[in-house]
Amino acid sequence: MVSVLDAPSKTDSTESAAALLAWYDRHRRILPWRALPGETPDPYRVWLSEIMLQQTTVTAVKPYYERFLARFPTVEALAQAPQEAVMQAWAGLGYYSRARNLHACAKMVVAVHGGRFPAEEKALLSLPGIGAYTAGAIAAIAFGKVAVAVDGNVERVMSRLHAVTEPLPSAKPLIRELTLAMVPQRRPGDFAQALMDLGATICTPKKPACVLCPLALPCRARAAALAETFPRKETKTTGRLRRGAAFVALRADGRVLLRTRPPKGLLGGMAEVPVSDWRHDYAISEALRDAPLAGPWRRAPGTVRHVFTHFPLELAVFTATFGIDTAPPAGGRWVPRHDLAGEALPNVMRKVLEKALGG
DNA sequence: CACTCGTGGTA
DNA sequence: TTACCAAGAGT
Repeated sequence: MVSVLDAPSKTDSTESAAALLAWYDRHRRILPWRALPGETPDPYRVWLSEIMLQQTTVTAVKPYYERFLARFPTVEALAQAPQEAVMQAWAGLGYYSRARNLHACAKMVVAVHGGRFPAEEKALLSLPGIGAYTAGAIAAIAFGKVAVAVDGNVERVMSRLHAVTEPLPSAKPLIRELTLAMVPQRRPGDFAQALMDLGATICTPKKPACVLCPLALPCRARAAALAETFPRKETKTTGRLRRGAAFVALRADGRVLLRTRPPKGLLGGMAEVPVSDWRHDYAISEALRDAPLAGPWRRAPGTVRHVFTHFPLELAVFTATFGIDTAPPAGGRWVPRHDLAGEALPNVMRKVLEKALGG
């Protein structure tokens, strides 16, 4: 193994974990989904927050979490809700397969587990939307199991603590082992959250506050003055620009033509205005052949730009007005402008509607 | 295992 | 502006 200069001793791990927990007791973040000291964590809330927090910032999650919990207070309430209501509550948060899997998971917890989340990592892993990280997080935080939850924060903290030179993602198994070796028997849930808080507030990607770090002494990256250079990563490629056309059909009675995207894939199950294919060689000059209805289409000035994880997108927006007796094309529906806020519209579609209708 | 899957914030 | 990043999972 190229990665570790030398192995940590059991004593080092124990002392580091104790130092981290002592720091956590003083500096832990207060978060809506986090139980206060002495409180019993609610597995439903822990699970919901962990799903929302996947690749999503705490700031972005907070308002969604509060609204979602108010609307679906229990796993039973969520399981009984219509899919459309769940997607609507998630709209704008991104990664919509999470919402579909969340709903499926709630139904499974009710149907298979009697409405109680299983406490074992293995059983949690078998539920939709719960992978290695989330299974470990729920087992440790909600049920006090000795388990690790290795997310981006933990990868950063552990790769620095041990100066892991092997790049991610190939270093994942090693980092998982290093973390597991450090988990204390006593407070595994607090330990998991402490690692994440440390990564989020002290051991940050840029300019880590090593002076304030409870693990500064044993940290090998800091000893070499190389903390900022960890974790090492394989260079990634950015996708090519794709172009396409979006068609905002407005009916004289103030309704807008919407449709629902296929259940899987990009923006799966979300609402949209009719759009063309999105390709790097899309010819906007011939966009009208992709229009959902024949009509007096006019192109709005400029374009709508949006960046997905793996490609940037540039949409030409076309608008046209139709008579009040115009029937929707197959798969389409006329939605009153006033009701657009209640639709499961991803942000790229809100941008399109903003340009076409001016808010 | 490489790719797919959103969005908003920051340097 | 570009690039990177944020409590990853499914395929």
